[in-house]
Amino acid sequence: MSLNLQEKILQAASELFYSQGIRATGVDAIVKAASTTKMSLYKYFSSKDDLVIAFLRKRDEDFRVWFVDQVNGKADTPKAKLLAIFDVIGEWMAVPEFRGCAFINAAAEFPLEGNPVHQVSAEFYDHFRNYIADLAEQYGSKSPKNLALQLSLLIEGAIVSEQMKRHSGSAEQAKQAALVLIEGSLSDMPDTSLLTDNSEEEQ
Amino acid sequence: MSLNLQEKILQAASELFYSQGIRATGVDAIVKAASTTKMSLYKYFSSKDDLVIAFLRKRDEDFRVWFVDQVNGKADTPKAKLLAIFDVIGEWMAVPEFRGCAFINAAAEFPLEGNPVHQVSAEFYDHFRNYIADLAEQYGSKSPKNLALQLSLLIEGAIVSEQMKRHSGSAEQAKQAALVLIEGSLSDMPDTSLLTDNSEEEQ
DNA sequence: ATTAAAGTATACCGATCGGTATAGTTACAA
DNA sequence: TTGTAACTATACCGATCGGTATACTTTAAT
Repeated sequence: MSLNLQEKILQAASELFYSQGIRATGVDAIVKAASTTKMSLYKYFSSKDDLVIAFLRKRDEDFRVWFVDQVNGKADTPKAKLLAIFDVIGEWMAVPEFRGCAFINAAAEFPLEGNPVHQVSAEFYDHFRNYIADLAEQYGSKSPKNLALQLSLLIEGAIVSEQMKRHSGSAEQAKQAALVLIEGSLSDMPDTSLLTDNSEEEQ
Repeated sequence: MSLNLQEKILQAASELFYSQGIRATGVDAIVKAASTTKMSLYKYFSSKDDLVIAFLRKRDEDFRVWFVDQVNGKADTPKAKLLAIFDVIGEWMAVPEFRGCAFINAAAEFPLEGNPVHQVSAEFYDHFRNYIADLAEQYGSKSPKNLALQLSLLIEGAIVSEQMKRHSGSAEQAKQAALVLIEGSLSDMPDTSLLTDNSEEEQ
């Protein structure tokens, strides 16, 4: 509830970074939004880059905690959870403040792989995919990591699709596709040997 | 081959916009890369925004022409073309200059839907999806637009995934998922009634 | 009451931003 | 040869960028 100054600055910065973009947000705007001064900002964060990293790290943690909570609140079984992911994504997309994925956006604004901002963003999806892979394994997928990657492609695609054009039904379509992939990934499915593949053959 | 000054400026700007980001690229850098002066730049483009729009419009046209050519060179039947899309994407991702999708990146840098840059970026995926939907219809999909949207989600997801972490096999996984979705979308498939669904029921 | 820390206020720094004004070149057509 | 259009060179504009210096005020513990 009551935020100390450092948290207040970070929160103001986070909202601006996410809603306007990182490069588009100047420190003066952050300072004004947090009702403080540059001197205080630079007391807690050594540079704007520092603040950007802090924003992404906190967002990583907060978002994943919130997300797992949401999924667990909607479903009990691994399969149901895998599907519920798309409902949570769909609801998240529907809020008017939605501006896409902060990490995808950050990686787009800082395109070089070596950039720290880019790297922290990449870590988020590592974590996220591991979460999906765990569910896929509990579910009994014959190749949980492959299924997790495929589902995460649908999720990321749905997010950027919705970011480009709102309310185009990306989450619902992604869920329908996910259902097909999930059921097709069960170990004891009949005659799916030609549909899925655990190797990386060339066409 | 021989570019006039306007084209030269646009090309220099395009390379910088794509490789470094739009906001990160100043007009001075563009002018230097094109070996010209600001005066000439502002003779052909009324503002930087103007140049950004020109960049995206040209990229839209060029990329789609190139892409359709590549696909047609790899496959003949509609189904094979739908799958070849993922091979082309995979090869495109492999080039070292790859920095993700210029339109996704632009939409991330200019997050507001009303922004002209955002809108032009959104148009690209409209065109792209229409192309896929045409193929899906020729293929005989029971719901070409749904299949097209699902495949485009896989494609966009693969692109941003590869942008975040290179060489993680996104294109191959996307292709495998696509194969399942494509075959499951055929009108006359046996016992797929529980796998695919043309309505939008809630879980 | 004294002190130290936290925070504010404000002015400033050099650099860069997008964009323009003015003058000087080059090249080519009439 | 004169004019004209394309292009260059350079200096400049106000605004904003990220970041700092200095001085002042509040708060709370000793």
